[in-house]
Amino acid sequence: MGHKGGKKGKSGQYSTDQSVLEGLAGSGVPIAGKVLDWRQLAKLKSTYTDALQAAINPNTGRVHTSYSLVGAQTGRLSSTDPNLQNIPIRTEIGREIRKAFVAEPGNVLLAADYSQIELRLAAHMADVPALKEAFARGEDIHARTANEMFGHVDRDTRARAKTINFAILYGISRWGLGTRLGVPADEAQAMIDRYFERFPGIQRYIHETLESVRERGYSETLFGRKTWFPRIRSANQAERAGSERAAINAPIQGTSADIIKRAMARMMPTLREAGLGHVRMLLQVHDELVFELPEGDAAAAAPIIERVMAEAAGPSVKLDVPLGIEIGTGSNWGDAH
DNA sequence: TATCGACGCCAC
DNA sequence: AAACGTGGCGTCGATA
Repeated sequence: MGHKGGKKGKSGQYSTDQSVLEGLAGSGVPIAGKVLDWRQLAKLKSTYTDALQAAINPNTGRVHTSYSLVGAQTGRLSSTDPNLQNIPIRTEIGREIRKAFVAEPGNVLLAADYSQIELRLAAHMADVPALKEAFARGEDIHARTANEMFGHVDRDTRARAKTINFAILYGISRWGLGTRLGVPADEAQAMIDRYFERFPGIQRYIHETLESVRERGYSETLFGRKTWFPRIRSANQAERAGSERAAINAPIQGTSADIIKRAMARMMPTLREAGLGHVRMLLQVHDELVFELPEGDAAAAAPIIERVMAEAAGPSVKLDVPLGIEIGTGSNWGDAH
């Protein structure tokens, strides 16, 4: 259509994905925004509105997922038929889908989330004083990062700091961070250098993790569960780099997965001891557990659920940071957040 | 009719 | 040229 294309794609075709269309929309191409709007609604209808109603079990009147305990390399669960671990929440219209998950009359849904668990685990595992201190004080971690890196906190620096924090967890690269922040790779590299300077444990963690994986072939979670990386010494640069990023992430994501599994294993026995054996644990969404229970039991159950989750690393692992839990209730899943 | 790869997008 | 981790699943077109 006369617009110069930014290449992409392994088939050589021009990409029309979200980032490309957002760029065009920002350059005054009206149809780009229209396509994005249409795509969002088409996605919500086909993947959620239509598919979830078709998945209702006629015997129970409910949607039942299947969990795989070996679905993810890192030890996370995966969910299929239907996947209930990717129900929309970020946009207002998407959140309407989540609100369609409702409790039975007289009951509520209770959602309990680990707050920033992977960043907390990174602070512990990499032994980063500034991050551990921030979590101990209950500070806004992205704001703290912004202040450390840029010397002040505003909307923009906090957003950048949040992106950088996530990039660290995922195995950072100057190109990936540059793309995300919309800056050249050398500027992204300068930010990475700055991050390592302010949080020196991170660079050490990355270095030691990679050295260990190259030597032994696997990484370990805090509980000793291994993930193997057979391509960590590949001669293929892209393959090797991909393995390195996964190897940096696996101990963090994997430890988080271990912790919530421990919480799940202890949850119902602990609730039963408190006379709350009728509480139903419905869903796990990586750092979140969803329960259904009589409205009148929520006040009694919430602190027990919180304690089981907060203490789930112990006694075998003693963390230097507290595990924060956010709990909400509502007549539907959307309002429980 | 079933399966696969590419593309795109939802979640954490 | 170049996407930073873990997944599942929709549509489309090609193929069996």
